[in-house]
Amino acid sequence: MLNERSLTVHQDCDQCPIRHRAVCARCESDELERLEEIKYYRKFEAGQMVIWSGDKMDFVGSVVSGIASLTQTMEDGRTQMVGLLLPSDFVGRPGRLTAAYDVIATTDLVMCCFRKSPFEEMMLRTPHIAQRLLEMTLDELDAAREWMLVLGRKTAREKIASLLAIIARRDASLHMTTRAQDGSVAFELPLTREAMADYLGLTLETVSRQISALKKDGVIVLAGKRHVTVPDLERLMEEAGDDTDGGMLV
Amino acid sequence: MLNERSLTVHQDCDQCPIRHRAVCARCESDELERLEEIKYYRKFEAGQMVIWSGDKMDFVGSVVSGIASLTQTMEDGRTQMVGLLLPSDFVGRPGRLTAAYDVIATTDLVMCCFRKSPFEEMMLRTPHIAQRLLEMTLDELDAAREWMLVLGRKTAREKIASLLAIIARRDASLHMTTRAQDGSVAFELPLTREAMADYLGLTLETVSRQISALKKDGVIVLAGKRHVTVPDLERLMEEAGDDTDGGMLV
DNA sequence: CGTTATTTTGACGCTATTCAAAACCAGTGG
DNA sequence: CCACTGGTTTTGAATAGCGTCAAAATAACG
Repeated sequence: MLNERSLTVHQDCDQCPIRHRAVCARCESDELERLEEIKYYRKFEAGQMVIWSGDKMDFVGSVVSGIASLTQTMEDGRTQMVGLLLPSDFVGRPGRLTAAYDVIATTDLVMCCFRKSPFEEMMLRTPHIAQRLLEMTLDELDAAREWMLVLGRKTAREKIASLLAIIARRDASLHMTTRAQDGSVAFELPLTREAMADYLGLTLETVSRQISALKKDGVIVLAGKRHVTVPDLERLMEEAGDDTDGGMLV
Repeated sequence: MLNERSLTVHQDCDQCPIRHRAVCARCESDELERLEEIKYYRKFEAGQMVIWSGDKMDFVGSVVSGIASLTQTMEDGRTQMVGLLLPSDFVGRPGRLTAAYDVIATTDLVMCCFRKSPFEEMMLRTPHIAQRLLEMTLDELDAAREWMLVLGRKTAREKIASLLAIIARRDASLHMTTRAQDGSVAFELPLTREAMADYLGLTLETVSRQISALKKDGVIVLAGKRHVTVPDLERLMEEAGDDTDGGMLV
């Protein structure tokens, strides 16, 4: 089901926005050249399915721009988001035939794809790729485990605060975003209430209620439904139940 | 705080019970020899702390026998287990200075340790180690994500059933365990009710109640508090809310 | 046999879910 | 410009499920 918009022209790795963070981050120029031979871009519109759980995976790749989600679904329809894929994040698992999760484009999405078997071959010959992938996978594992604490032990209010804090932090690190001199942070919510609920293990009604509560209590300020301003990030982190006095992850 | 029992004699890798599954699984004999130079064994008693979150990590290693748990704790004492470390599982994260989680010996535990910086050095020169570690980390990531569904979306009863199913499956794969001809499976629970609660994001009272309920409904049979018999594994999987018709993870 | 840890059971309360309806919003076409 | 549509979000009321507190029962241990 490729429409015209799902294919894009070849683009140079040098000017790639995720050049220094993606799986190719450690590659030398000659290694990049070989990667360029097997890479191609694909575009997806918001809501589109990128990969179906159980399907054969014929490519792996990196998120270039936009957001995708990894979700798991039970027979009766309950769904849990198990990962949020941001620019530079890697999709797919070398060494496995079929996809374990649904991958859905949450926003409009551009991916840099590699056909799977050439990529796997190249990984064997190119330690720089395997090393970087290991590093990224370890980071993802940490993120997944951090999220297990959120899912297992936090209240609905803390869950919402945790999600907002994560988005705020990431947004701040990515593009030196709207961070006013008074220390307030502002960002656009990339997720619907339902997507937030699926990420947090809540219902969308509870998400809505808790956002309203945080707003009433002045922890956040809303402009429209999606634009969030956090006057005091420390306050938000406290609400999230996180160690406010500096994380120890060095 | 090393007591005498925490150190053990050097032992040959050839006869190691986790030789084919641990981080060293792909090593050639010459690579093993170099590993043997930097390895040493440590024993821990049930309940002992192996690593404290935030502490400097000066070693990494593999679980040889016994069970350890990775847990995260909030300031107010709420705790969530984020990983169950079984024989052959890897502990520690190359490339990071301090530990992100508490590691606790759930049962008596033997670990095969490597001093961290020699191991990191060796990883750079030995693709076989890095490759295997990547593979193991990807598996752990999958396990963590599977667990996110359990924590986020399953009921207390389903959570208990899921845990029992996991232990049963693993026990069956490890040592061709007590699997009677009628298809029933039996195993020893390696966790206290409290540890189960910490893993499942429940209270120990709820764990106890749900185990009683599963017992009353004939899904499991208890001999003592810890010895579990599962007459019908399919039935247990249904109770866990899992796809009973064969998982698609190939 | 007493002491302590672990587990079970009960009664009650609270949080989050469920079901339902209304408000809001963006887009489309008359 | 307005009415109509479908999707998203908010709000309300009632309920269920799990947590909390308390106490008893059981097992482990010296």
